[in-house]
Amino acid sequence: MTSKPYHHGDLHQQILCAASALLEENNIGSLSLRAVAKKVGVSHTAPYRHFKDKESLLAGIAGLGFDELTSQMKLAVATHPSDPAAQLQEAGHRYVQVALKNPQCTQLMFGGILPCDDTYPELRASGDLAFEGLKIIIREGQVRGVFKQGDEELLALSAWSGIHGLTLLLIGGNLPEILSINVDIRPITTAITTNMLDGLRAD
Amino acid sequence: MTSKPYHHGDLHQQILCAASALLEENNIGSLSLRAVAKKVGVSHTAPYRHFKDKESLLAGIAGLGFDELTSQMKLAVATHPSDPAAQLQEAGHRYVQVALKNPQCTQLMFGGILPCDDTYPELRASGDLAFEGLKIIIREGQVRGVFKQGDEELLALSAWSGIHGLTLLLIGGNLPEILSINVDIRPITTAITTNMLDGLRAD
DNA sequence: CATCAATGTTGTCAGTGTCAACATATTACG
DNA sequence: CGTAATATGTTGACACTGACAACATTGATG
Repeated sequence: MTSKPYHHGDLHQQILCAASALLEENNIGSLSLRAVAKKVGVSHTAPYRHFKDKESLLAGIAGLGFDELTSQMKLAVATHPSDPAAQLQEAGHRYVQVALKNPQCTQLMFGGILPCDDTYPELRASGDLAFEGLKIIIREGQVRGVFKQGDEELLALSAWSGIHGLTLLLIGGNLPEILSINVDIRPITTAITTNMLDGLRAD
Repeated sequence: MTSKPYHHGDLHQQILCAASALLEENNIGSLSLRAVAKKVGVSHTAPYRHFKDKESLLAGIAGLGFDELTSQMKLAVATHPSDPAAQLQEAGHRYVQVALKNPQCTQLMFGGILPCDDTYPELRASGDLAFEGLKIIIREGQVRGVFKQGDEELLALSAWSGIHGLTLLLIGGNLPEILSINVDIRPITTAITTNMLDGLRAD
């Protein structure tokens, strides 16, 4: 699609990059296309040659976020070969870490700003891929007899829900101060994923 | 604060109500103060006599959402007296139901649109109250020996995370179609909360 | 009844997303 | 090599939005 740049040098990428940066600097509501264009040093309509509209640019940013998440899920698996329980805890920890590093992007990915339907098929595909990473862990755990039997999809959703909920509560600032981002969150994530594992373990 | 209305009859309430309705009709990005004013039948700056700015109005809407959540948590407790496990499942189910009924409001409550700091102390208080409802269930479960011992705050967070994550994934449209809103979600919430309980249960 | 604060309106402004028309650079093709 | 076509970037414009100031009106207070 963006094979070789003409005037500016890969503007498509630079817009995505600048937009991601600006997104994290302020909150999502105050991200303006014009500010992005100014940051890259082009006119205020130049982005329209690369993105249909603002929402489309946001979808691009969210896509990058899902890709990062997927990659971290794969790393979690690789870090603890043949130990699904450890993989799951590692995945949970990395999930939280990614979100803490890019809270605004995370909100964009899951905050219902982008349409749920198939307006952006590529985006949905990226999201499904991240979920797929979790399902692989669950499946392996079931095969090895570490996790309880049952609908793999449901067990994966169960695990995902726990991690996801913790993550969004953390970055959303909805937790009492004792549990907030400002404290060391490692014991928190460990406690949560441990409880989660207790719920998944085979009898 | 809004003791007796002067001209219009409790405009403060009507704006909140109209804004909530418009919020759910479209997504959150396309809610405009002017549209709210038009819907109520006042000029486009009338809302500024009742809300400092747009964000302040949004905070008001979110507050109503938290109040509803708190009320549902209390109902969940009342529905299954002296059965913390059932209370927790009931709470989870109601949590999801409230969110499905007001998805946009839920995103507003947790989507990081509003500042996390103490700009709106009343809002934070409402949110903490909902969390408090969960903690009561956990505490009762521990006292009765149904739930495992440990930091009550952490256990409550664990439970909340699971329910919260499921809820946001559902309304965010981030789940594969097999698990989406379109199917009957009762078995899903039951499966999740059951796994959760397995993780909380005392040995 | 007079005063004043609370409430609502009109007018205005800067900022935003988006489109159309135009300008320029790169590629494709004879 | 040169010209046409296309991809890319710019300028100008428009409607819409949040927000403010100045003004108008209503109700309460004395």
